[in-house]
Amino acid sequence: MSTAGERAAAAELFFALGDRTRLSVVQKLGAGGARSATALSHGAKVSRQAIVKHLQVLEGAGLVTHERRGREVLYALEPRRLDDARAFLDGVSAGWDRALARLRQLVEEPEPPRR
Amino acid sequence: MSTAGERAAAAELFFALGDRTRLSVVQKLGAGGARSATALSHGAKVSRQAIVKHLQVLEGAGLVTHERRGREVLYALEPRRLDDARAFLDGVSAGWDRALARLRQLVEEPEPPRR
DNA sequence: CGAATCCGCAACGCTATGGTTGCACATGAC
DNA sequence: GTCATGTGCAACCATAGCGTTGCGGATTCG
Repeated sequence: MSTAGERAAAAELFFALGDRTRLSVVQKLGAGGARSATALSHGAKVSRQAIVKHLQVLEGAGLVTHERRGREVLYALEPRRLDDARAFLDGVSAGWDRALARLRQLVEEPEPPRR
Repeated sequence: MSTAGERAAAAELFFALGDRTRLSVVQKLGAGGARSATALSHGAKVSRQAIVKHLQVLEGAGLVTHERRGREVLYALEPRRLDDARAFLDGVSAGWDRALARLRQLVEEPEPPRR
């Protein structure tokens, strides 16, 4: 089977990415390196606590790790999980391409081998 | 700016993918070509109506299109949107790589140009 | 025609999600 | 020591998400 809890993991991944605020956080972390929750909340339209919750969701999905640094906590992107997401999409696309190829075969072969 | 409503679109995309049932539908459509809602609901653990709602979400995100075919409605995958999702992930990864490169630069250059 | 499918709409319930606020606890700066 | 900053915990609220059921309207098949 190509999919059991594997799909659940992917769903969690995409779910974590499926929110404007969280996507914004991911982009900031991707572009600027590790930062604290309060730092991330400065540009944002929501409170620090909201950002913290989002960071926890992202960490739950494995997209982010945290590290205590003195009195502040730095969050950093985990780019390998992004690769996982891409791999999943690649899988679906590949399946689609194969399906198309099969269709084309059927069309371009007017006389399938009889008996 | 690299991101305004562009991020919102990406969020909608990922949101649509961020659900087990919907991911399952996407995989089925990807692997087997176009199918009707009822056909899709046969293997699933939820009702046909649930599947229909999910298909509407997927269509709202541009991941799926529908076409009336006699008395049934066929849903098909729109793989270009998958590419969009991948492009977004690529962008974040690229930013991260640049950030790492900058860090390395700073480390490997013990004496930054004084004055 | 009648029967069997398949779709579309609407009402409803439950839970999770995203967000807020308030306050107590560490830790670093002065 | 004192003050400022940053974090952590908890309660709470509103709404959107996911799922169900029930029923009426098309459309194909016999």
